[in-house]
Amino acid sequence: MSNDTCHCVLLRKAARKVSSYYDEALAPLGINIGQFSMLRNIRRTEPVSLTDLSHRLELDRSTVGRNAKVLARMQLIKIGHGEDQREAVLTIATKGHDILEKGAPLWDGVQDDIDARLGEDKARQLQELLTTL
Amino acid sequence: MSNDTCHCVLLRKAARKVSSYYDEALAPLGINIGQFSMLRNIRRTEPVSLTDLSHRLELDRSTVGRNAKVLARMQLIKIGHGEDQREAVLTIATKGHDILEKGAPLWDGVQDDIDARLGEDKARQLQELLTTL
DNA sequence: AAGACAAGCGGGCATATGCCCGCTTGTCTT
DNA sequence: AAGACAAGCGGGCATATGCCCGCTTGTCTT
Repeated sequence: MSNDTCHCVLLRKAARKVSSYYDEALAPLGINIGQFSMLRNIRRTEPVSLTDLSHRLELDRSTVGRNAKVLARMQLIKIGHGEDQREAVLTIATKGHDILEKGAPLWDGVQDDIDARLGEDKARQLQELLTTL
Repeated sequence: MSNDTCHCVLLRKAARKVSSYYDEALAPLGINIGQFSMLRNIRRTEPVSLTDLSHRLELDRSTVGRNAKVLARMQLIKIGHGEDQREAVLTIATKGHDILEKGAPLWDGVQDDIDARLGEDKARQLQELLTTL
C-alpha cells in the first residue's frame, strides 16, 4: 500500500489544511483556531486548572500550560491560583470575551462552508469517523 | 454548535491520536511517523529537491528543510547539491534504506489495526473524506 | 552583455506538541 | 505528627510548522 492511503498522513494533511481555513478566517482577530478553541473550552468550564483543561483538550498538560501563557500575554485570559496552591487556574479576561464574540461568526462561516461542500451526510460521516479513531 | 463538533478540532485531535499510534509502533527504530513518511516520499522520487518534496508533502519548504536536517543528522538521508547550485538535493542513505525496510511491517501493523477496527467500508469512507477536505 | 526578475534556500521569529525531571503542595497511613 | 506518596506545575530538550526577509544562483528581456 502506498503512502497516499496512510490514514495518519492523510489525517495530518487534512488537519493542517482545514486548520489553515479557520486560521485565515480568524486572522483579523490576531488569533488562530487552536487558541480560539482553547478559549472556548476555558469559557465553558472556567475557572479551570491546566490539568483539567488538558484532559478536555486531549493535549499534554505542559502544552496547555505554554499555550495558556500565549493567551495570557494577549490578555485574553488570566492565570490565577485556586484554593489548592498548586493549581494554576484559568479564567477568561474582558478582551477574551470580546474575541469570543467577534470570532463566533467567523468560525461559523468556515464551518458552514465545509458543511456545504461536504453535504449533510458526509459531514456527519466525518464527525463519526473522527470520533471513532 | 458546540466545539465538540468542530471539524477542525476533531481533525486535529484525531491526527494527534492516530499519529501517536504510529509513533509508538515505530519507536523501536527511533523514528516517528512524520519522519518515516518523509523518508518514504524521498525514496519514491530521489534525488529530490526541498521545494519538490514540500509540494508532495504539502508542507512549507522551510519546514521540509528543517525536517530533512533531522533525518540527515540521523544519517538516514544525504543532503547534496543538484546541477542547479541553488538546489539542495535529498537522497536516501544506507541507514535510511535499513529503516525503511524495518519500519514497513511496523507501519503495516498499525494500518491493519485501524482498518480492522473501522471495517473496510468506513476505512474507505475516511480516505475519501480526508482527500475531499 | 547588463539589468530585471524569478527560483531555491537558510535563518530568524513565533507558536505548537510531548516527554522527562525536579520542585512545591496536598493527602494519607501508621 | 511524621514520613510516604501523589497531584499539579514549570522548565529543559527535541521536534514540528508557517511566515518573512535576505542571499545566492539562474533565466529572460532588451
